[in-house]
Amino acid sequence: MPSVAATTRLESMGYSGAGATPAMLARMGPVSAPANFAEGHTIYAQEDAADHLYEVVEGMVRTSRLGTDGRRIVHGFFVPGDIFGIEPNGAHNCSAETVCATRIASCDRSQIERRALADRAVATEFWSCLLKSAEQAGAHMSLLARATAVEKIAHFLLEMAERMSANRRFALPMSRYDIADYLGLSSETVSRAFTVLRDRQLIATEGRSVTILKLEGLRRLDGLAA
Amino acid sequence: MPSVAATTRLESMGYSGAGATPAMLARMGPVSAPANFAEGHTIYAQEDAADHLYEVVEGMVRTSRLGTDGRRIVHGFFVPGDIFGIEPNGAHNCSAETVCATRIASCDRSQIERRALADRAVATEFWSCLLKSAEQAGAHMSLLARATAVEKIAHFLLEMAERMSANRRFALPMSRYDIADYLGLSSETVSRAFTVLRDRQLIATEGRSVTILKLEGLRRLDGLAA
DNA sequence: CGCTCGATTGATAGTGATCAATCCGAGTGG
DNA sequence: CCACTCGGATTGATCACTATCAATCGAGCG
Repeated sequence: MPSVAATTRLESMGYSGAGATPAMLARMGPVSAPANFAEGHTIYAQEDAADHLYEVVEGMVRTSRLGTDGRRIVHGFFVPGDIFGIEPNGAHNCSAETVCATRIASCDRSQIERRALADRAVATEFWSCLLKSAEQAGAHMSLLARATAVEKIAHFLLEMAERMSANRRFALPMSRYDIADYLGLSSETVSRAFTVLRDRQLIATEGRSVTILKLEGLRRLDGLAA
Repeated sequence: MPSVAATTRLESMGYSGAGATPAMLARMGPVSAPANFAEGHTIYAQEDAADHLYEVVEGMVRTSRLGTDGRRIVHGFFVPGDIFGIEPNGAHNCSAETVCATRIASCDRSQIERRALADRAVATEFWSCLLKSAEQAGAHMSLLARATAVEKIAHFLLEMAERMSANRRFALPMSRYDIADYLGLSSETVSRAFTVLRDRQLIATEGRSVTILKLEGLRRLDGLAA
């Protein structure tokens, strides 16, 4: 999979305004100027060398993995401020694609590791990235293992609202298929769960944008421990 | 949950002989003399301060988490040579308990971090621990999201055989309930999946020990990507 | 010896996948 | 400008898988 540069103008897509500059990565080392990518662009593919770290500046990225039988699993969605691409062995386990028009900053992994060995603050920052992603993976495992479809969607909406720092209304750029593969459901079941939450007056939907009507109602459906 | 010292003699339990000394941790710093714990002992509880790292020297440890509604999720099993207890925020997200009589070495986390900042080899070792656990979490998410009960058990057996470096026959110290909570199944379904694999002549069972009869047959059931 | 807990097996019900049809919005070409 | 098309979203009907309820069995233990 080649890395062709994208051209879409982001300002016209409605996803501007968030973090316009890379924050996390910049604290760790020299960062390339953010590059623009169109929707559906592959940043890296499964088995590619894992020699860079990336930060979403604007838009959204998903990481996913294909099973031998064609089943797809979406491992995560990344919003502005999130770092992705940290993986072991020098080879990626997942591929990363843009969910919508997206601006991404990147930086050489070996450079960060070199700096981390010299600078205590960089090392701490790097660790906290790793630990944070491990923590999220753990929470997600709990969700996949034991939650019902409606619980999964409720949790997903709360997670997305928090990560996109949206109070009530926010746009979900990814498709129902993406959400399904993230939560281990079929796209039809995702649709039905949205319908259930809408019928219960917990959310309102308008295309791919969602408004949370009863935060507490959603939280009650989210049976994860504190 | 207090940390009462255990007394069970391990030699008499049939789990001796593996790695008799801590290997991984020792490469990172000074390690306490391994301590013995009886089956069912809590090493640390959810919400405890995460100020130590641990290495299983002998036996087995599971990490798990309780949902608000009582549902339990087992996040992982740790065999001799595995490190556990690395978590962010200074507070554990999971609790850790011994699955059977177990010998555990531990070491101060702050000490490791201090050494990692000074010693390149220690830092690399520490990162590879973190990356390895992130990788395993990713593989496990795939399994939880998309595999059937029989596929989950087949994968689980292959994983355990490899991690316990057993060729064909090995003992599974954990209960069916533990396996169920690890794979997101009920204990009955775990039993039935074992029965299916036995009926298909892929494995033989004798109490909690398993013999793999047809490695290829199990692998065919394991639909994860390479 | 009786108790309890874990494992297994059976019967039944519930949840979500699958197959299928329709609907809708955006982009396309006449 | 509008019909056409195509992919995503929604809803319906049915089926398969797994949870749940229940009973039995066996081993370890007091």
